[in-house]
Amino acid sequence: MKKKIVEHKKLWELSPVWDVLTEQEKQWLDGRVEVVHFPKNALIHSEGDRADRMWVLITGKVRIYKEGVGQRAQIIRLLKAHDFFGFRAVIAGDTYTSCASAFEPCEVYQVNGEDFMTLLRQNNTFCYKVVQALATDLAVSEIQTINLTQKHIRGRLAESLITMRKKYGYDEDGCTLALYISREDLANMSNMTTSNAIRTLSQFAQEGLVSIDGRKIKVLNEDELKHISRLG
Amino acid sequence: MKKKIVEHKKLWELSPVWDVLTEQEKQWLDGRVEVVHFPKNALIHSEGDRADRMWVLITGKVRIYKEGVGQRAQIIRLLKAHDFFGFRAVIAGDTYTSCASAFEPCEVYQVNGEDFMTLLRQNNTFCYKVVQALATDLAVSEIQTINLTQKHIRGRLAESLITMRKKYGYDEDGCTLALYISREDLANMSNMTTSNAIRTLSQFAQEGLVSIDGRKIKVLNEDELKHISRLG
DNA sequence: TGCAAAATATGCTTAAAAACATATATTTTT
DNA sequence: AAAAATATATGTTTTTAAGCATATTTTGCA
Repeated sequence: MKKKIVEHKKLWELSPVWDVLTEQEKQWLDGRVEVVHFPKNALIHSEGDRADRMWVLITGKVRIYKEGVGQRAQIIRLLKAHDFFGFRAVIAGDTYTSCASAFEPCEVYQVNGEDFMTLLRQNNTFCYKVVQALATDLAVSEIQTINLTQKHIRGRLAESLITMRKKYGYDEDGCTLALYISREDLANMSNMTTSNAIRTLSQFAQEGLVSIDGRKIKVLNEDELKHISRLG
Repeated sequence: MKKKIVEHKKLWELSPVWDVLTEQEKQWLDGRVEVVHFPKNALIHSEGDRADRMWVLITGKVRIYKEGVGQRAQIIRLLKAHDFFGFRAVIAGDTYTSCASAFEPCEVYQVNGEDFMTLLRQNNTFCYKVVQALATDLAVSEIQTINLTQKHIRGRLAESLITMRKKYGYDEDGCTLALYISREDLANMSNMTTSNAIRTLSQFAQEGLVSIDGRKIKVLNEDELKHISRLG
């Protein structure tokens, strides 16, 4: 089978963060980045791997998760096209502290960690943009902590559905969540067992808040979901 | 009563992050920072306040916490002398997304938000140091999420005791935690009710893991606490 | 010093979520 | 297409932690 060659947008066309690089830096980087394909559910990086590269998502959807107590996974972030990831560990000179895997087939730019650090050190505007990205990620993480610890099951699940909608939006019909996600992944987002994700989603369906057809979830009453999420 | 004038170390003597500033920047900043005193339990900044300044802790201990569902507070970070805080929100151009208050009387350098941003934009090494600080904070926050969501009560409390020890160390006797903390604060660190913090700490005392004398907590068996923390 | 208020201690009850047990449906493999 | 594997659904039991009640102790303050 012949491999289809697809022309991708340049890295700096994907996001304003990369667009602040100088022409010279862009050309330099262009010769060094690699386009990599990951099939559905492929592992992109794993907790504990030496952090020697970072990625920019061209197309596809990615989950960032941590393996917790007794292998129980917690999804800590969702990524979509143009998001970049893996840089936190590169900056900290750490191993990755989380895993990244593909929700659906992905194309990514893979950037060498040293190259990223070189840009960070030499281009102040770029560094400044990265600081902002981290500042945002940190705020999200702290909110997440409260959501997962203080809300009850229904609140946590409602929160996850809204998070998915905000991140990926709806299909053309205007109400089917654009991420087809297993109940297990939904549980791993919402800090609950798979049983409880299944049960609680069924309840939401019975109450007319959503309708479910396998992994297709239609949101019928987002206001009420928001309400449930707020109350805990 | 005559106010005692205390000479403080210069801001850039406190931490390598600030020491990367140029001589010129140091002099400029020195003329603009303000030393502020906060008495015990004073609120330094509040969730929702416009983020127009950041702080560097000269002496004292600070708790960073978020008000969650139904006013229940969650302590998300502990700070000690030389730590800096409040800059995340300044960078994001946000309001503060958490509260900061003094565990004990504190002296801080108060830095104007615009001044901080000026330094961030003009000094790449400084920006780079701040990126690293954020990268560390983010990793800690994500670990915290797992600790608080997946561990059981005993594991969470043991974790908090170890966190306190790592951050503030022991008194001269080599085993009394150097932070005198109320059971309520301990509960707010560990995502549990005050009742359960009291009860579980008592259990630890009965099991000989710690000894308690009011708010003085002696750690008698740190290895076992670590073990309990790991198991969940 | 003594009183009031706050914090700590402890027992009991209730509610929430996990764990377990099956059954059924869906998807993947053969 | 059939079989196997996986995912979803739903009921039941058990565990965990919250909620509540009430002493008791400690602390702050007049």
